[in-house]
Amino acid sequence: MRDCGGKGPDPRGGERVGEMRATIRDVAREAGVSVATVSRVLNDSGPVREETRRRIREIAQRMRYTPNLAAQSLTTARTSTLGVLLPDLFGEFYSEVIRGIDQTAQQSGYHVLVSSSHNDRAEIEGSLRAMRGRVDGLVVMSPDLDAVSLSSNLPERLPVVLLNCEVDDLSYDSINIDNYGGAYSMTEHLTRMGHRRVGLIKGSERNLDARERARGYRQALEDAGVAVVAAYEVAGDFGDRSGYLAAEALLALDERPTAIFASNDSMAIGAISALREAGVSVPEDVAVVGFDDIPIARYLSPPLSTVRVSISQLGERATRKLLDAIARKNQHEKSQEVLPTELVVRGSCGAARA
Amino acid sequence: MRDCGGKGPDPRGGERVGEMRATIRDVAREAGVSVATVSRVLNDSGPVREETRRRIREIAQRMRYTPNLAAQSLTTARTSTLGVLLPDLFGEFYSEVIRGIDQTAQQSGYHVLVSSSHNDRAEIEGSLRAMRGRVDGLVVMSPDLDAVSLSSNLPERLPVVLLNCEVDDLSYDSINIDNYGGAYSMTEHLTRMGHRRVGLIKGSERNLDARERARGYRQALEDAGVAVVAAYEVAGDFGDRSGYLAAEALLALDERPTAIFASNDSMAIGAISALREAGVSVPEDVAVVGFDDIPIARYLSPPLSTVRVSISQLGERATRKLLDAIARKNQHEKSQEVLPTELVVRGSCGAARA
DNA sequence: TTGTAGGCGTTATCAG
DNA sequence: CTGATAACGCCTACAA
Repeated sequence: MRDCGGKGPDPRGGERVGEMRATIRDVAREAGVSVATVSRVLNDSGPVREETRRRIREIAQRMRYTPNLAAQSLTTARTSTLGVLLPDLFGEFYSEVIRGIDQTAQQSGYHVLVSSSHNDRAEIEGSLRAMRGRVDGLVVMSPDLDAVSLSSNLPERLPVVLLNCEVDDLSYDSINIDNYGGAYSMTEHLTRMGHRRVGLIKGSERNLDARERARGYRQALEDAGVAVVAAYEVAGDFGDRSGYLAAEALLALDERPTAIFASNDSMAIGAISALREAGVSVPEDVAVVGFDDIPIARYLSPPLSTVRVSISQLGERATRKLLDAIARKNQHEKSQEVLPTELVVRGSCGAARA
Repeated sequence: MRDCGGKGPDPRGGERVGEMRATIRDVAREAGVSVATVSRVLNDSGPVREETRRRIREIAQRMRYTPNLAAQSLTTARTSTLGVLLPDLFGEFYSEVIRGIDQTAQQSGYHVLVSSSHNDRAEIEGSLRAMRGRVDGLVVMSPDLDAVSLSSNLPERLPVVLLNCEVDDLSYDSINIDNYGGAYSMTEHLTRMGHRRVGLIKGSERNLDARERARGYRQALEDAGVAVVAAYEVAGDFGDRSGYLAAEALLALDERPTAIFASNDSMAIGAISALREAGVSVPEDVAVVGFDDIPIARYLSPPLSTVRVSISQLGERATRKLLDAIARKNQHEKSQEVLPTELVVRGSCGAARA
């Protein structure tokens, strides 16, 4: 009677075409022990005689046994996988973030499931649901997401870390770049050098980083007693081309600015290109600065003054936070971190020669 | 007797702390049908009365039911996940590749598991093994991998597509960039413009792309009747800084080259920076060209002449190939593709003004 | 120290 | 058309 499942067709026959992967049962049979013992050895759970232990290890290796992770995660309810949700995968920025995340995850034996190219909320919500059950935790980086659509599309207890999101809900762990502070000190640097007409090339209005940087710029001007004039703020979208166009617009003004603050390095590069074509020299005629400190910034001519952000560190910190949340089963005090930035003065703002 | 498993503790009790996700059984119970019927409805497998079908759909939605993917993949032996193995995640290049892969994968309902930062073979082999059972197929991009260590660390029948790998084993699907051809036509362009002393900033000797580009450079020189001189080939590593240093070295030569071919755009940028600092003007004194056509190339001053590679297309093609291999259970003729490149002439080689 | 067997959530194969 | 139930591969009480 104990053989209550023995009536169907016998699946043990070797009729499969290719080699099937060895299962824990194969290893057990080969070693002349039960699957329980093998499992105990492989997971270091429970006591096993030393000799048996060695023998099983040896056999498992020889048979190239690797546990079936689907089965494993079915019983343990863990997947050893971290999900990463990204808005769009352009440029060097995201590649750095992923690198930071992946490295940290790997160190702790986790895998990284990436999902990118989400521009509207519907897409994000879809991916959020698709991640369900596939991951033990989530790093979400999305300007367009609010707390409501987040919580309503996520399993209750799934740990989440928000990266550069606008959700100011204190019940989520989050990490943000100090965009405001960075933009503030860069603008301050410019005013201290005597610039009173400082143009700003903005990022997309939808983008939180962009808005925060603009805010820092305005506040710094105000604090320096410089009027904030709308005409000096030109739209951009973080792409090189938009920086080019924006610079052209600024040059066309009656009172052309003496300095241009591009909200990121890519746009600064576009701007410099436009200035050069217009016969305006940098930094003599117009100073140009950026934000991010992408690797090539220092090799531009003139070398670009900018605000440094440690992007891969951003990913690393987020991952550590997430792993911690997982370990504590999400039953912990959530916290909001802000990653500092650093002013990098090179030649393009005209100060390095001083 | 059919109830051979009913003696253990009843796990149906709602003693769990948090809300557990609804299972197919919950839906079945709620709808007053069997799990089989629910499964049939959700997978469109087998016939179900239309009314029942609608009711089940409605209930499943209301209960926010999503199938447990671990269970699903345990029974179906499919994971709906594609693995991507990358050597190292620096720069814009990989971010583009991932984007191409992810987009294509998503369209077909697949997820992407990324594993990066592998520099030596041991690391790669480890990741290869770790991917086992988690993915339905693999995109591998690794200069350091040979066919042997590949096949010996991979399940026999797992579909694999090689990206820019050196494995010339015809039993693998592969896609490569036409590095040789691109470098050839760029060098040819230079010689046609009259350059006889063309310096080359090489990439790492370990990197296949780098070696192929060097090969194209040499062949083009030969075919143009220009002697290939070793002193004009300087080492680099694809990083901006190495381009800077290499250019310094080239400038120090007795007979300095009149043109410099950097094996990628990053190094070209570094080189231009070095030339400018040395008071050498580009392209008047020395022409400089690159390879890749990264987005900012056109915004440099002068705009960089380079060889265009459609990187995201590379990822897309690889993914399509992989999905195809999966659909055909890897029982198909493997094929090797070469992605063409395109010469992009801008200002830095001095030809645009002609 | 070791073995037995139930259960994780699905799918799929049978009978009805 | 629908229901019962054997796998899938693993972990883990509970027994021995």
